[in-house]
Amino acid sequence: MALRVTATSIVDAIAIDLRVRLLAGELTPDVPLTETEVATSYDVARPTAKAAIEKLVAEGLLVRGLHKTAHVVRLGPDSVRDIYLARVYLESEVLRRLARARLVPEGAAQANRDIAAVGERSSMEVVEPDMRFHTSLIDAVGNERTSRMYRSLVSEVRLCMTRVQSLQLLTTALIHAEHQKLLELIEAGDGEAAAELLDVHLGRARERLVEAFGGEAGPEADLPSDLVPRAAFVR
Amino acid sequence: MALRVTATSIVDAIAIDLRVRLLAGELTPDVPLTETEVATSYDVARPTAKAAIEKLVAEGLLVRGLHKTAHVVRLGPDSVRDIYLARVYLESEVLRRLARARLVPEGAAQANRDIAAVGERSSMEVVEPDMRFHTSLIDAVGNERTSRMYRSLVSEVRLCMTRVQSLQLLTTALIHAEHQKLLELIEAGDGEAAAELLDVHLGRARERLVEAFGGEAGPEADLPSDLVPRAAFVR
DNA sequence: TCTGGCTATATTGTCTGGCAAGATGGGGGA
DNA sequence: TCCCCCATCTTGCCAGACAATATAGCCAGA
Repeated sequence: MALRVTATSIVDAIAIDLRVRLLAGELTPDVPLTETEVATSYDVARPTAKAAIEKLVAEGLLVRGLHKTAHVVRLGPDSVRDIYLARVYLESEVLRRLARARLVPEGAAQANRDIAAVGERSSMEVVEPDMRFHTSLIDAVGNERTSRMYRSLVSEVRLCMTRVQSLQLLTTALIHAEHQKLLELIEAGDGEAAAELLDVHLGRARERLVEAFGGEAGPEADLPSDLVPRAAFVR
Repeated sequence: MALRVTATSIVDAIAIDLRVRLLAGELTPDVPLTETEVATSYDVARPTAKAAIEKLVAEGLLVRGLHKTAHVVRLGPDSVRDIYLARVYLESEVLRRLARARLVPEGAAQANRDIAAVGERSSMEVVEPDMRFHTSLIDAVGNERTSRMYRSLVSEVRLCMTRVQSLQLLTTALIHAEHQKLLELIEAGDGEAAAELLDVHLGRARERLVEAFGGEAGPEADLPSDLVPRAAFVR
């Protein structure tokens, strides 16, 4: 196995830093992010700043049109639903596969222990181990592209979170308990039940978040009618 | 609903053209794709060509390291498996949801009729309606991000196909019959059976393709052991 | 008051030219 | 034979510039 190191260009470095600041909530959709502004603040030439911005545009974290100034993507209630449903689509099938192999990822178990350790004191500190729990499950199937796709969704979720800093979404205890139940169902080989529980688990978080974004609350997850017939016969 | 039009910059236009030529098999991993070469052939400045190349790198169709010349991504047997498994993960869950809603997308039915119309005369002509069948299923759930992710996978599949032009992968009749069965299972609301059939359907195509890429044939799809335990406990 | 068009400014798209740094391959010296 | 150095190619990044476009503000006219 060859040792792997990575060299990062200036463009990459700026893109990374912008991404961090973006996910930390330091950059908001309201403030325009001009090329010259980025260029001067990092003391680089404009084309360099431009390239960094376009990297983030390609990732979907920034948006911009032709001749328009880039800004952080503005996520609405519909986007939040879209993101969370995409998560469920990916993750529930992964749960079925893990259950079929009765494969409980150690990383996920550890992440859930970390969630318990956080306790109820901070609702935002639980985000990191929570995300780690879910990505551990995804990574456990060892599919590179699936992991990549999920990670991109996680980025968007974290972007949503920056907008609801203070909001108490769910109690830590509930999160921990449901995660534990998920792991147990995997170990028992009951993928169907695991998928259903995930639907409830993420569905509740989704609707809570949608509400926080000013959207009208959809069906609570107990009846899983996420398919809108309207979208059925379109190409 | 605002009317939507799109303006394309020169960079985008070049990226689009390169993508078409790439998926048509005109560009191969063997020939290096230098910036100046692209610049001169399209009669644009080097930065413009560079930007177009980096767009395709971001899409995963081209690869390049720092200070290295870009070239078409070289897909090996492992990549083929990775791509097809990712497809299955996404699509089988979509099938379950469609079955739950007993929602048979008209686009998919039409695509399968087109497959039947092609007949056995050309094994490559069936690729387009085949892809259309699967993307119609995905699009039917109306999830923007899921559709985007699947489309990216389809691009890679088509990239694989350029390397096995002459190979007879599967008979058109078999493809058509299994697609038909999938639609029937959706209509019957049997998502579990639909997911299993998809596993077999794509699994067979996958192993046939892996073989064509010089990989050793994995387990034929009748026993779905796609999870390698080795990848289980990694983070 | 409102509408329409004009203008000024800000910003981006693209080009030219250039230099430095890294990668690559070949030839000369040990 | 092996290793090191160098020429060459290619990319990373820069400076400066001009054109095209979006945006806002202003002014004149209805």
